[in-house]
Amino acid sequence: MPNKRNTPPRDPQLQAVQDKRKAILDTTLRLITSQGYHATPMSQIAREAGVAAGTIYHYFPSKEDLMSQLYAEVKARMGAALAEDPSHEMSYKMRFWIFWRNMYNYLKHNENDFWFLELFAVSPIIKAEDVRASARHYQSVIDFLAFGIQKGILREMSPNLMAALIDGQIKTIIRLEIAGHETITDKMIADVIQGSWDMVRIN
Amino acid sequence: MPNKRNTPPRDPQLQAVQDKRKAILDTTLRLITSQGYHATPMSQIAREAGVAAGTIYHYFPSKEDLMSQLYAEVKARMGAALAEDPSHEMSYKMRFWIFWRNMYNYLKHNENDFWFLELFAVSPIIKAEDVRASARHYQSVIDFLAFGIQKGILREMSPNLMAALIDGQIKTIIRLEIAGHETITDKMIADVIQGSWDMVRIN
Amino acid sequence: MPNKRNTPPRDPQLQAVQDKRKAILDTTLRLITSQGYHATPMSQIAREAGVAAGTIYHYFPSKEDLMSQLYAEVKARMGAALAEDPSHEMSYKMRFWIFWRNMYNYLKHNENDFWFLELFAVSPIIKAEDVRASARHYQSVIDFLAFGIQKGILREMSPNLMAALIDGQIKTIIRLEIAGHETITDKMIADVIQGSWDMVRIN
Amino acid sequence: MPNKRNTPPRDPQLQAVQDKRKAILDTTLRLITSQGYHATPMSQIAREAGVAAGTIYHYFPSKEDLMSQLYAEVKARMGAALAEDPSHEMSYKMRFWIFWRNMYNYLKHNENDFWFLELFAVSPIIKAEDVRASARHYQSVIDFLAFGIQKGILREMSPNLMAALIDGQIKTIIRLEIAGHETITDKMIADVIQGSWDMVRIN
DNA sequence: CATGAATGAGGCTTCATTCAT
DNA sequence: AATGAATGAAGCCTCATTCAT
Repeated sequence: MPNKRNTPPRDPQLQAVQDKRKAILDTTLRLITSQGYHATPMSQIAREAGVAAGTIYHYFPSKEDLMSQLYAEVKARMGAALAEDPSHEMSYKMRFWIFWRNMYNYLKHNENDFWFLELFAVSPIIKAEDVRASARHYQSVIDFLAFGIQKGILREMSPNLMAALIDGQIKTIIRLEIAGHETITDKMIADVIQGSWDMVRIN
Repeated sequence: MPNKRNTPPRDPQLQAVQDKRKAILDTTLRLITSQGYHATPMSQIAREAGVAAGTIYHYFPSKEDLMSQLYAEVKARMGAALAEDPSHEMSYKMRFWIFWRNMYNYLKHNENDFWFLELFAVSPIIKAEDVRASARHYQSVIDFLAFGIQKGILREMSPNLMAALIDGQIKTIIRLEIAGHETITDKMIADVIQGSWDMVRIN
Repeated sequence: MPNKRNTPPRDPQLQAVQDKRKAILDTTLRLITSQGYHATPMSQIAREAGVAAGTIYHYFPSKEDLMSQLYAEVKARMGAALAEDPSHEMSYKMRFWIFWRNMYNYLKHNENDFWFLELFAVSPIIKAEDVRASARHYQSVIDFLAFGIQKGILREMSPNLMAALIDGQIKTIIRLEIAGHETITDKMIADVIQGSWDMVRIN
Repeated sequence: MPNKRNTPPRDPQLQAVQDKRKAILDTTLRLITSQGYHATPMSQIAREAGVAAGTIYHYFPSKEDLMSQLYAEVKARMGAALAEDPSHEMSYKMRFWIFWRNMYNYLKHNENDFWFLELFAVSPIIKAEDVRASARHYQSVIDFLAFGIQKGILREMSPNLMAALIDGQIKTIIRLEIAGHETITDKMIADVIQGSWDMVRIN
């Protein structure tokens, strides 16, 4: 990796280390989403990441743990995309709309992340603990919804339930889009956001 | 199959055969949902179903095929639960409401079926072909939604998309309920159904 | 099997029994020669012979024994073809020639028998005992060679060795012919017979 | 490979690797020839070769491929023994004699190689491709025979057929010798070589 | 006699993980 | 830190044989 010379003068040792760790995580994400967990052996991850099999175990104690860490990274990544809270000067509905699109855009343009989350949302490999630990990345959305309820803009409903319902809608539409069973037009997206809004607002 | 009760007690041979096949399917469903696909060996299925390992292969050519057939059965089962279309004399909204509750009740009281569908909705093990083959069980719902749109009661939206969105909402709430992260009251259910209705109806 | 009515008025029961036994042996021969022993399951033999799996075990105690009996039958069959000793009035060389062609013709027109013998000549499944038991079918040839040696027509050489060498030559040419690596003309056959003769006769 | 003795004792790593591969091949040869293919499980090969079951799969992708590679090695080994062409100053007949004895000696003193070739000459496990690939090791013999024909010393006959016939004779006599059905004296060998010679030479 | 569902030992192979270098 | 050969438990599946009908 001689072409890394113009990166900031950080510990090149650490840099290399991080490169390898990242290569492993990226390769894992790619392979898991396309092949599934049980069809992706560590040896293949090693090969395609360009490291030795044993090397993976310097960074991750086990395959299961590799998944946990990857899950945490993906969740954090999406959380970051969501957190781009629009200006507070906009109307509440507009901010709702933008949150919704942020998440939609992120998942649509990061298919691997999307499928990985779909896969591991139901996998026994990801433990409740991992799920809980990642919840904090979505606090900004929960807060936003709680604020809407408090202001009397949204229905009286648990913000967690509300967030889950909206999350479900976004993922539903992306699933249809990716699976290709349905061609999704901009109008359809707008309809669904409007539907989401109608679902949660005070009528 | 409510018309099975008065069939004569025919062919105990066939009965035994069906019992074994059923025992395998039931055991598989139970184990897969609690342990996941790759953590459930055929040997365990055999043991807990009370048959020899080889016996499974009289009924199912491979583990993968066992999953396909189980998927088809579960889908058919849920389709049957849904198909109990309420009287046509009710208002459209009431019928919508009942469809919703039919599915909700079915999944809530058949947790294994629910988790199995969640698992295999995203598994590479279930092929697009299997999914397509099972779609026909839901035709009655699609028809119902299409009818609502045509009558000007529901928004102009693809009935498939609409069905997927509602399906997503029902599953979201059950997920929360089962995971126990959220205590779901009857009022919450009513709120969500109302939300679903608000999402799709002409405002 | 209603079309068996005009066979001699033998015990039709026995007839049916023999039919089944024969069907099993014939099917086994066909499958073994084309697939090999370990690639031919009893279940396939049963299916293609038109009997139930268990039925085979009424006629043959085990797969191994089925092979032994088939081996004995094939050996006897070829022995019978050989035994058509030409008239004693011919010259010795002519009789030699005819023995040679009898065997050649038999094997060439009964490819399955040929391959079966090739296969089981070296298989640990056929025991020395089986081989010994079948040797008697070739006594007429051994006697013929011994006679030639005694008369001073053939070299002083063990008749068994001599028979084995000739047998080897016939099988070699058929192997080349069947494998198709070499197109065998009548002249080549004649050459090889002449070679065989030159090999054993007093020069 | 007589020029191996003076190579330096390089790379003990590579040495160890080759040792393991060799141990597997040697053990396989020994077990297959005494038990047959389908009676020799990979687990036994591993145990008797002193490696773990999985280790075999580092060197050979499958049992079938292990056989192919072993076949190629044995063929090459025998080809090397044959290739020790006697001096060109000897008479043609003497050179013929020595070729014959080279092969005879090799097979007689390498019984396992002999049986392995006998076994796999007729096994569906060895594919035509493997056979073809190994043919080149025998080119020197074919050339020698072709030369004899061209010089008018041997009959007009396809050199391939001629080689196959001689090969058959050598194997026939070794089979008798090993099977122990016949005690083979030096005189008998000489008789058979003479017979071979009489078979192919111009009379 | 015949059937064929059922058995379960055992075969081939995979793969997460270790460890000597 | 990195390597990758080696391990061996465990998985899926086959198949000769049995036995209740």
